[in-house]
Amino acid sequence: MEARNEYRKGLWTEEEDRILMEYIRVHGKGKWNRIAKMAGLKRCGKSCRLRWINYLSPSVKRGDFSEEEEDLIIRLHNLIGNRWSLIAGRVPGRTDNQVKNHWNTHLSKKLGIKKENAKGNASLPSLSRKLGKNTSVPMESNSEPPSDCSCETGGKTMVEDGSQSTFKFASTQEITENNNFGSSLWFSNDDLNLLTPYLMEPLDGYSLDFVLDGL
DNA sequence: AAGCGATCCAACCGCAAAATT
DNA sequence: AAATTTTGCGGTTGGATCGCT
Repeated sequence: MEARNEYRKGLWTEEEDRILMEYIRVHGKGKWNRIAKMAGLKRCGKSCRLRWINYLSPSVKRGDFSEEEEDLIIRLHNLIGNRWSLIAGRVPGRTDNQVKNHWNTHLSKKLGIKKENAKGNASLPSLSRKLGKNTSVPMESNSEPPSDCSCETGGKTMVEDGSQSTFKFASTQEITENNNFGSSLWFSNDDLNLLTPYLMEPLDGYSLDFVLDGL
């Protein structure tokens, strides 16, 4: 039970950050609701967890996204849709919130994707459900991609070809110039297609297995 | 310098799954 | 086995900042 107004909201102060970090340094993370109570923070557990994961954790990388990171995000998004935590799990040092924000504010614009009502977003609806919700990989465990992966730009990206079950490969630039792919289905509803080898190619070394590794 | 709309991003919310009791 | 609590996800919001007039 949470009493009304028991917890603070809004931006975190330096003092709150200090208290949270000190508590985690001594006791470790997890049991977020307990942290909030025991450390004397007037923040709910959810807020503490989010603050740690998105900002205070030493594994969080700050600063602008590199071209390599952007390219990787674009390709992964093209493959699996708005699975931000899954995408973030493959972009070392970036959190799902960072990736989501960057996509919404920069990449979707860059690619000319109109922001749609997310609930009606057609990107991979059935696959998303199949993957389940709990598909994240903890930040601490994904700091390095597999050795055989490459992040070079200029790779191919898969887009729907117009027919129900065939796809062509397009460069990121082609997609940028193609202002309408955000409004179309990017994948066939037949999820089995995603498991076929040729669909792995667009990631230039990242396979769906790699993306889904650790599920 | 001031006003104001646009942009960006940290943080919140609701929900569902997983874990615990 | 059921109820409760905790954790995690994705969408959304609100306030700080930017940039233009």
